[in-house]
Parts: sequence; structure tokens; C-alpha cells
Amino acid sequence: MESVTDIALETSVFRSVPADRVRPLLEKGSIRKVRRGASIHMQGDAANSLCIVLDGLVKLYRMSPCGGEAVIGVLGRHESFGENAIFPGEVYPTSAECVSETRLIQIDARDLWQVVRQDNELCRALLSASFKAQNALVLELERLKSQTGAQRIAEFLLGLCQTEVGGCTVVLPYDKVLIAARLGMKPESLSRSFRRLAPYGVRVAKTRVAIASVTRLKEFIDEDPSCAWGAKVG
Amino acid sequence: MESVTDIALETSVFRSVPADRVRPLLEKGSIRKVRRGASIHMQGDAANSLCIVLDGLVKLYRMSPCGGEAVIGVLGRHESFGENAIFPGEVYPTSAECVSETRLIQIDARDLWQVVRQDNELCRALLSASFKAQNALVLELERLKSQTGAQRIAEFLLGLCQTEVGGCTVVLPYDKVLIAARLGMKPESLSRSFRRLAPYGVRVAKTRVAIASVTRLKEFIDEDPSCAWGAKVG
DNA sequence: CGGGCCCTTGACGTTAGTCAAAGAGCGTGG
DNA sequence: CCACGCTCTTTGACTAACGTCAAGGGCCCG
Repeated sequence: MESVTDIALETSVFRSVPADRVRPLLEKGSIRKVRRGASIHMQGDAANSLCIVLDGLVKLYRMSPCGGEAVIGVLGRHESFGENAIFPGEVYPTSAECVSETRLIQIDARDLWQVVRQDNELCRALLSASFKAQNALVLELERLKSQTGAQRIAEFLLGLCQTEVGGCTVVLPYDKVLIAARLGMKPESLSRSFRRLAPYGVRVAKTRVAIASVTRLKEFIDEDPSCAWGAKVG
Repeated sequence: MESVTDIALETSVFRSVPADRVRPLLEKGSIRKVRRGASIHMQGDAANSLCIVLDGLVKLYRMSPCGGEAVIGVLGRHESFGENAIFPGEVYPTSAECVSETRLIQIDARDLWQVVRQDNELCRALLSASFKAQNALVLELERLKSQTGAQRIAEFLLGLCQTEVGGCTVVLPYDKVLIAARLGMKPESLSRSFRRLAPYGVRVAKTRVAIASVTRLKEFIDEDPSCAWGAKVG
């Protein structure tokens, strides 16, 4: 059985740091169980702890003034959020809510701050993790700007595949309403976009998705949307 | 006359660090003039220097395999990019190109790495700057997901305003092709979306934009797009 | 003066959101 | 065990937003 600290040590924030230096921090952290649908913190709240997901799923999102919610990310085991809490006086940039029964470890910002001020290696690890998160956001932005909904779904599916070639079957990690929001669309559009992937060998049955050929799906992603219908004709 | 190092010290990466510790780094950096349209580096290149913009404008963008370009940001004086170069073996996440005659200071990654390893305060400053950049990306993502083109333009215009209330006139900082790309749309759509702002007191004449009332524009931004036409009717 | 780019406009097609309806699956309480 | 209400999901019809293609005017620069 994997211990709580073992899970937390695998987080991208801590992975590169010698375990002995991180363990005391983790042992001071508090473990929290949160039920599905419950809120962890709201955007704009004073940031007082860094959270690591031990089990379950956490949705990060922002509310627009008119009520729409924009999902920024969905995190699972080994992933962390609220890193900016280490700096005194910061606020959380997003709201966080549990999507399924979740176990977290919360590390008090002041504890972390004390250690980071002294431990250059830990500070660099945080920096490196931050760059990685930034790159992920840049990717997301690129996709949102230059791909159609169907192409973003295809990317999402490929991200779930283990294989590089051939076919595979994946299980959707959360419900379609959330997948739609994550990919920046409405559930109705998601449903229709899934249908468009059918000619490219994608079959959806409830929560299972069968992909006939990973390479074919990759080709679909790289198609210029404006050429797409031309390809179908040819 | 402001010196080169004075400008560079104002960058968000360095602002919070005592100048004496940063100055040696800056003095080792090389100053480079780049003409309009020239490329600084490409996405995927080995990252070997952090760049600070002294004058001019730099466009950060990514190319999709099918040839479309997604603009990630446009940087001006006091702004920096390529921060992830400090870690050995990294590659640039975006391409960078000059949008106007530009002066840069390039800091060699190895120099920076040497200093960062020893100087915890500088490392924390980088971390803080990285969080800020991340927040900007999150904002961008939120807007792209939940606002219409016209609303994003309105946000962009408000960002150029100095005033909080009343009216003002702003000058567009770069051409409309680039503004369109930055906001995730085509020039034609930008042109039409500008027109939609007319009822809200926005008049465009070449590169000048007159805003009758900043507060009115803010109200427009907060409107639910789906209620927008209802508001016009009522 | 000619060529190229920027910008706008019109006509048209595609993509995605809205509204409404209905079926499937699931847990609760009777 | 079944009925009920709930949420998730899909579908259809319609509308709005945006991209595409084409054309034309203005401007700068050689």
C-alpha cells in the first residue's frame, strides 16, 4: 500500500527534490477528504495552502460576472494547485471544486514559505513546475485558438491513450458535461463533435471510446479545418 | 536618459530583487537590435537565453502543424520571455518575432543559472514572475472560453485606457492584423466586431479609438452574450 | 507610378450555442 | 421491488458567431 507521503512525493513540484527535505513538510500538512461537488476554495480567496491531490479529481475554474464558468483544468492524483500560496498576501487565481470523492493534502503556506526561503533546490523545483504548468496553459490556448471542437476532442482522447500506434479503447475519466467544459464547449456540441470523429474510426459507447487507429486520429488533428471538407471529398 | 540596465531592472522578474545583485548579470548580457519581422527564436529551439524587451514589440506565437499561427502574447518594454532557459536542457515553448524595430537584452542561461543556484531571493523573484505570467494565461483562457470577439476587444481597449471612469481616446499599439490574432480571431471578424461596439460608444478612426464611456464598455463586457440581444430589445 | 500590405465590406458556409424534448441510468423512498 | 425524480446524454430545429472567399480602397515605399 502506497503511503500518503509517497504519493505526494511524486508530485511534479516535489519529484526532483530529495525526499528527506520534503518529508517534514508533508508530515506537517493536513489530510482532508472532500465529497463530490464540495468547494475547496474560491477564486479571490486569500491563498493559505498548497494542495496536492492524493485521490479523486479536482476541477479548477473561473466564474465570469455573467455566470458562465470557464474550466481551467481538471487535476488528478499527483497533481497540485494553489502553488502561489507560498507568497504572503496572494489570492487564488481560480476556484477549486471536487468532481469526485477526493483526498487532498494541504500544506500550510507559511510552513512552505519558511522552507522555500532556505532551500534553494526546493525553490527551483517550484519554479520548474511552474514553467511546466505555464507550458500546459500555452498549449491549451493554442488549441482553443486554432482547432475546432472535434480536433480538441481528438487531442483529449489521444492524451488518454497509452499506445502510440494501432488502436485502443479508453475510458472517459469524468462525465461529458465536464469534458465539454474543459474543452471549451457545451455538452450538446461535444455530443455532435464526437459524432464527427466517427469517420476517423472513433466509436463512443457510454463512457468507453474505441479508437480504431491512433495515427488516423493524429492525422485528423493536423488537418487544417478549412481543408477538412476537401479531404473528405478527395 | 534612462540606461539600459535601468530599464531591465524594471522587469517583473527583477523588480523585487536588490539592484546590486542583478546588475552584474545584466552587464554580462548582450544587447541586440532586431528589425521588424525578424525572428528571435523558434518554438522548440534549445533555450539558451532569457530576453528582456528594452524597446519595441515582440510577438510570441505557436505554429500549428497545418500552418495556422496562434499568438500567445505581445510584449513591450520591461517585459521578458524565455525564462525557462535557466534550466539546462529546456526548449522555448513559443516562437518569438519582432513586430517593430526592437532592442533586447539577452542574458545567457548559464550565467543566470549560476546566480539562481546561489541567490534564493532571485529564484523566488523568478517564481513570483512565473505565477504572474500564469495568471495572465489563465485570464486569457477564461476570456477565450466565455466571451465573444467583441467582448474581448472591449477588454483589450480597457487595458489601454488609463482612466477608470468617463471617456478617453486610445491609440492602438500595433496593427489590426496582429490585434486580431492576439484576440483569437481573423482581421475580418475584428473589423466587424469593432462595429458592434459602436452602440456602446466606441468609434474607430484608423489607429485611434474613442471611447465615450469606460463604464458603459465595462457593462458590455459583463453582459451574458446570450442576454446581449435581449438587452438591446429591452 | 506601380506593387504590396493593411483594412474594410459583402456574400456565403461552417461551427458552435440556444431552446426544447425525450430517453437512459441511478439512487431514494415507499 | 417498483415508482419517482434526478442528472446525464443525445437529438432536432433554429440562431448567432465566426471563418472563407472575393473585391475594392487607402496608404506607404521603392
